[in-house]
Amino acid sequence: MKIATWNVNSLKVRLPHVLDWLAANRPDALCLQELKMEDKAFPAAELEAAGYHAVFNGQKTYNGVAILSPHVPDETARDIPGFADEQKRIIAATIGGVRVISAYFPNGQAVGSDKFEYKLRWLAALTDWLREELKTHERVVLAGDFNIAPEDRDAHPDWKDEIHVSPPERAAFAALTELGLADAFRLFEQPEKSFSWWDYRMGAFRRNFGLRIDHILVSQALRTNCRGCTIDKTPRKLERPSDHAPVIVDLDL
DNA sequence: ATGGCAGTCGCTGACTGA
Repeated sequence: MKIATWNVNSLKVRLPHVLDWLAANRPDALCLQELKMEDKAFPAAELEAAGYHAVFNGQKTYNGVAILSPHVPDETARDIPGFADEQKRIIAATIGGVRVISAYFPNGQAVGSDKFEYKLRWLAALTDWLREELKTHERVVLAGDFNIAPEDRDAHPDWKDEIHVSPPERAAFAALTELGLADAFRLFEQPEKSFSWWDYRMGAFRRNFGLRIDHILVSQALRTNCRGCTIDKTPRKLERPSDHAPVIVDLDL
């Protein structure tokens, strides 16, 4: 079973890339972030024609998440229960017995800003919710754009901003792993300077000036099922790419 | 020291992203 995550930075613009990537990789679940569209604009018909069902949680201009699957998603849920939020950042569904969560974590803009405070509040609410979710679901996959580079090796050495690498953000990431969720990427030997996002500016992709901020976390019960986890840089090389690359975990299920 | 790129909204550049 292959589960992937990809921040597409506008599904409207990136739909051709997504369709090509689905055809080439045939994941059992693809979690998308930054749809930047309302639900009524979601390209459900095009995806159905490609053999993929979709559940989605969108809004105008910003945010928006989805899960695509060739299997029929079950038990679909949206947003973090009890956390009042206009921003559409969470969708969950059960696929093949796995609780899959597509998450678009807040950016945070700058340490100390209002958006940063929102990011930390959101992270605390997510962690509280997942603690409960893990009581009722043994197999959980949390996949998405975390907007956190968990360790120094996950950020290019020249990264000069504090956002994405600050101690409070890293502590929040650690709190998620302390629930028993493992960073699937780090269960395996990986190349040095493995990143999932590169700025559009400054030739950042060419220079591999990036961050590893897109992650797939797996619950304790799934850890031994992980056969591999990789970042696919192929679509980042296309014309008009997303600034993020897909991350894929291969599960023995 | 700043902006550099891209997408959205919508018509003038502002806002956001990371």
